[in-house]
Amino acid sequence: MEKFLSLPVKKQNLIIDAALKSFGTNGYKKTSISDIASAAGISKAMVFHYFGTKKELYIYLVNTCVDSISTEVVEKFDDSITDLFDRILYTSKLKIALMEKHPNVPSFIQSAYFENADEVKEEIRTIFSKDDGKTMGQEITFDGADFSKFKDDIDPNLVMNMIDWISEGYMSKMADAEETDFDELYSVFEECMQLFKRNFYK
Amino acid sequence: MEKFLSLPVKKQNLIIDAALKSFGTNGYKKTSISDIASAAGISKAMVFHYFGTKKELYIYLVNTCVDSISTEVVEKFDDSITDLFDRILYTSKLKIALMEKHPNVPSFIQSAYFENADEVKEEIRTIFSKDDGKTMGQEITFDGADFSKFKDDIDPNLVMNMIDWISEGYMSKMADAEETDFDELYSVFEECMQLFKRNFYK
DNA sequence: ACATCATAAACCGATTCGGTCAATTAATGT
DNA sequence: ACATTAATTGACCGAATCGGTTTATGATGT
Repeated sequence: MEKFLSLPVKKQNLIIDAALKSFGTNGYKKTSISDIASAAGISKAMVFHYFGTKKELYIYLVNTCVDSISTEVVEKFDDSITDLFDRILYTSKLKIALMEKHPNVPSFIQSAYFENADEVKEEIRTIFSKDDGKTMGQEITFDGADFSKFKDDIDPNLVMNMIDWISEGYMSKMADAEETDFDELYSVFEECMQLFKRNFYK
Repeated sequence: MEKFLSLPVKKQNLIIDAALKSFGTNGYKKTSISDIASAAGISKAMVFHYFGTKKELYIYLVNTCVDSISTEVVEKFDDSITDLFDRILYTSKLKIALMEKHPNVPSFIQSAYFENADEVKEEIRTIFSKDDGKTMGQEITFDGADFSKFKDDIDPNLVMNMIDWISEGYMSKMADAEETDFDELYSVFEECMQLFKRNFYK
């Protein structure tokens, strides 16, 4: 592991991104170290040199992802923002900042959360259990948000459901977008939230 | 192939669903016939007995999926429905009817559309090229829909984007829902469309 | 009783798996 | 210039799995 951490950060990220992508799309069992190595442009032997075993690499990825989400989304979250749509925009912005560093983190933790391979599933559960599931979903966004501004005939639960779907769809488009689309996609998302504000609030 | 088609339909569907699921989530190369066989509760030898080769099975699946989407969604589509949200609800209902027969069709055709394995990609392209891409996406829904009812300050393009995201998110929740959730999920979706009607129309 | 068929276990050669190692190359110190 | 060390990889290992075939078994109809 120290071997890997003493690498130039650029190269570290190259390898991590390749691994996150492979594991995230194909799961633990269906991902081979060769896949990761060739995607990262290095030899298979180097991956083992850096991480020891496949399992160690995987667990390392889960830990660093949970950590980075925790420090870059959960901790940076601003509780003082009470407006629901502003909250969504804010967390969305935080997530995008994360994705600019490592685009494949979201799909990877999602996949890891449901991973069932015997060799890793227990350790994964313990890692996630320490975290109250804060790294997943959008509980943070809704908890303590202000729902009182809605028109009286609008069901807040319905709105939450809708937002859940919309941000899932939005994020999945984000995931396989080129870097250029990134900003444009976000600005459309922003307009969307403002549309809701204008039409759903009293 | 005749071997397979002379099976009781129940068993046919069991095998097809197992194959759609495996290929859809893991792609062509990463899916093994053993995966499919054990998921369907039969022996590996039987799959080869029915379909000959892995490739033949895959191509068969693509063809039947394109066919069934074409006959059960595209052809049944009702052009006389002009209201945008009614259109969305209607196509959504058609898709759900399809998913009740074969829950994994959407994820499979999506995966097949982007499949890159050398052994099958050319044949896939020719299959899809005959179809004008009507089996994919929601072009049908938007083409010829009536956007004139929206309030003047609402951008139709923005709404289309939003709907694109929302139905993607909604469908992905649908994909891994149990049968009981099915109806409830749809009724929430229905409420959602009505919410839009009430608040976005003049 | 025999011929037919569906079925799966055992098997085939080939490939790929996770993982190691020797050997080559690049970097470093002197 | 050379010796030493570290970085990197191609070749390799046994085991597992791949796509696909063959064989053995048992049920069925005649």
